[in-house]
Amino acid sequence: MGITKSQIFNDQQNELAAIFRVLANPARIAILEFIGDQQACICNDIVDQIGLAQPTISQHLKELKGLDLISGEVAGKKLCYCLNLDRWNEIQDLLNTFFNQTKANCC
Amino acid sequence: MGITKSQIFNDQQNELAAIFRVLANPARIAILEFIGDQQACICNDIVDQIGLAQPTISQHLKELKGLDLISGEVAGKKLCYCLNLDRWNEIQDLLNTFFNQTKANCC
DNA sequence: AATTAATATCGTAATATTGCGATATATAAA
DNA sequence: TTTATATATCGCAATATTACGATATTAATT
Repeated sequence: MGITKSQIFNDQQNELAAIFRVLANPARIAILEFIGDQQACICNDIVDQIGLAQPTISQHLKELKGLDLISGEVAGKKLCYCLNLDRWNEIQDLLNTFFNQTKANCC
Repeated sequence: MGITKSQIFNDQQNELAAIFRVLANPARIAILEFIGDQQACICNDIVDQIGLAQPTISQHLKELKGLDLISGEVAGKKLCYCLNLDRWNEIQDLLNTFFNQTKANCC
């Protein structure tokens, strides 16, 4: 992101920006949609599905895990990634609060 | 953003990512909140308020205008930026659709 | 224990973003 | 028409992001 001066912004502004940053990538959108579509999900399927190299997918999954948006359960040799629904709803609420509050007083 | 392979994703995924990208910066969040708070808004006030240099603010405003999230009206020597409410609601709907659809089938 | 399969980490090249000083542009005021 | 004020654009340095090959790690299978 270059040199963002996060010190001069408040926690809510930095947190929102951090959430948006993780979502600001079509591969991660695609991964989330793919995980959402499956009942359960296996990482190697994601690699086949998305069309990016395995290390790249792994890195994207790490970013999504960093936001606690998904969690991976070990299933033998494989990993079963799932959408973390509580966090998903929490973030949706955060974004809606931002959208609603910002437009509330507006001209 | 480095070399994002947008060709391999669909329009909806790229559009969502582009929207999130513009929002993924605390200065732009702060600008939107500030514009939302005012009844009307003048750019120079934004510079005073946010604490970044004038060219930097100008660039951020350009990004927000690029998404059609705000629009600026010439008011004499000054520019009066306002939230574009229709677009604001449209984007809020897009994001909610993404959140709702993604979690719909999920485990 | 060796092998195989799935995933993570490291290092690096290519590109994008952020922020700002210098400067251009545009408009009102003098 | 000169000056002052507000905003935009250019060019650059610092840093972040994306993608991937090579390699490490982990866990089941043989």
